[in-house]
Amino acid sequence: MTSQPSNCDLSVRKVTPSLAGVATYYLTTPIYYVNDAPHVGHAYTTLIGDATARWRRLRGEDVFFLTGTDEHGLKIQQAAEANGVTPREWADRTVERYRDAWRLLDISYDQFIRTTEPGHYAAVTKLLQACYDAGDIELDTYRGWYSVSDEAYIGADEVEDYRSRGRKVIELEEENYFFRLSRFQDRLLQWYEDHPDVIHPASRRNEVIGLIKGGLLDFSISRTSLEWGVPIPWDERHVTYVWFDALTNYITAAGYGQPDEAERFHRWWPAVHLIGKDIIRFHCVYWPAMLLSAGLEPPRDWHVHGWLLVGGEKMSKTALNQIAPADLVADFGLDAYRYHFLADCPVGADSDFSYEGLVARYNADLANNLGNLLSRVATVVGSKCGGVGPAPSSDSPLVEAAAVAVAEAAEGWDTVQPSEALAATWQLIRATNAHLEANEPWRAEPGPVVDGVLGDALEALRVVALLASPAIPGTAQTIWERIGLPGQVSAQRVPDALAWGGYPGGLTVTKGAPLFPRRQD
RNA sequence: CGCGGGGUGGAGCAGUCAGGUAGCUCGUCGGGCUCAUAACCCGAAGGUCGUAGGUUCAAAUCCUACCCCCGCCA
Repeated sequence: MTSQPSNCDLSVRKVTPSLAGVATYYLTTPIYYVNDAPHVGHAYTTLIGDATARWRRLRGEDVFFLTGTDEHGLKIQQAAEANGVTPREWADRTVERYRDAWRLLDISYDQFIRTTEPGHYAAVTKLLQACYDAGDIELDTYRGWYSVSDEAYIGADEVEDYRSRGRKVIELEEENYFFRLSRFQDRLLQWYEDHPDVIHPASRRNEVIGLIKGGLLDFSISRTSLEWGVPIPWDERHVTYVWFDALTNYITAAGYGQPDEAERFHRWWPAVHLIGKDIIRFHCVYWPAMLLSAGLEPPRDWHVHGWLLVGGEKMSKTALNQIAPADLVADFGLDAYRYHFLADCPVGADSDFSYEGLVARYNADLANNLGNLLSRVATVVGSKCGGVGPAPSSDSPLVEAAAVAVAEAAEGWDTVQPSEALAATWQLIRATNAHLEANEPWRAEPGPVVDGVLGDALEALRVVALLASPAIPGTAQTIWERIGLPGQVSAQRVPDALAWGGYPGGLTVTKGAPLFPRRQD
């Protein structure tokens, strides 16, 4: 690398041309442990993915957005036994909670993968065999402490700490297959040196480099004590768990180890991974090492987001601070929910969630600014233009504001920064309110001047609907229809559709009910 | 101990890489408007940019030391 690309180039730079010459974009969320109930943390990650996928589709890219569930492991085996069903039946039952949650949040995934699918077994088997053939998986004996509740080996110095927290800890000696991660230090450092900007935000890259330089230990990839999982292909006494099972889902869905691998895998892989900061080690150290071992390309990008905090503490499934997405959606509406988490929780940083914050954001941005703008414009178009929306003027003072909003919002969406994209979009809404204020079309006599001002406002609303649609697709479509535009917002193609002047005029504008009724709480 | 992140008006943040009058959203106060969901617009107050030194004509920004908060350690 001789020069650093600017931020603006970031999105375009690594786009992989598909066979048809259209850019492809393969985006993943982590797969969620099916035993856990979906909470706002899961929803946050998935929402970022959904909005990003919607934006990429709007750009005309060939998008493959993947989410799913992790369905193996001891906890599920035990939960199934406790409920008198097979692990598979238990997974079939609990996976519905995720499907329901994503339906509720209007998540536009292209595939929902389950690690219990036969195709996934095929991919895991193939990946294990490839790493084994490369000499990077070897049999060894683990002697030491094991936390039963965490399903993890722990150091001798951690035993007391675990016990004090009520965890069951046992000493054991077990034969395991190990992945020789220790051999990958130099290869990983070299790869990251050759690919300096694949981890976002950049500060996380430093963390990963630090982890690698700090020394890598081999990690165990199999258990003999476990039944519910993918068998090690060359030694059926062992079942693989966690890493070679869960991480592999990303290549399974892309076609690896599948009958149509030849035509699909090179088209989609490598992926853009969306992850939380708690799993950065596994995704940015283990995973690329596993792929390199198997002769596969490491991921294209990682976008690492922070945690949602409630009262400054991490969201936990045991604590009382658990907040169900369904409750918030019922209370505020889907798009208000989506908008709040995307606009108010910048990807990369931790965010503190509060009901008060949600109400404040709802009123300020959705009710007062966006909703009210549509209302006042529709009303004045009704009284001054007979309800027919006029065309915008080409020399409107809003042209500049719109150009800035479009440029900044596009960059925000391109770089997986929804909060930036939405902040830029809302600047255009403010500018439009100010433009109306400066010209007071409600006072003037009907005529070309009034038509121009209202046409400008309608055009601004059209642009806003497009820019905000990845976050609030339902509302964007409603605005689109209220100002008389035909078809679907999602069928538009940017950047062309974002050029000023797209509102043709002569369309029927309907007032309708407030988009976001102001809240009094 | 080590590594990483952070400390900017009442709140939440940007700005720090490439030094040059401290910016945004919310809140507060004053004014305007009354088309609109008592919404909107304009203006104002409010910050010694964690502390102490240093470099420089000039430092939130660079250097040194220290304090505090958070995370990571398989």
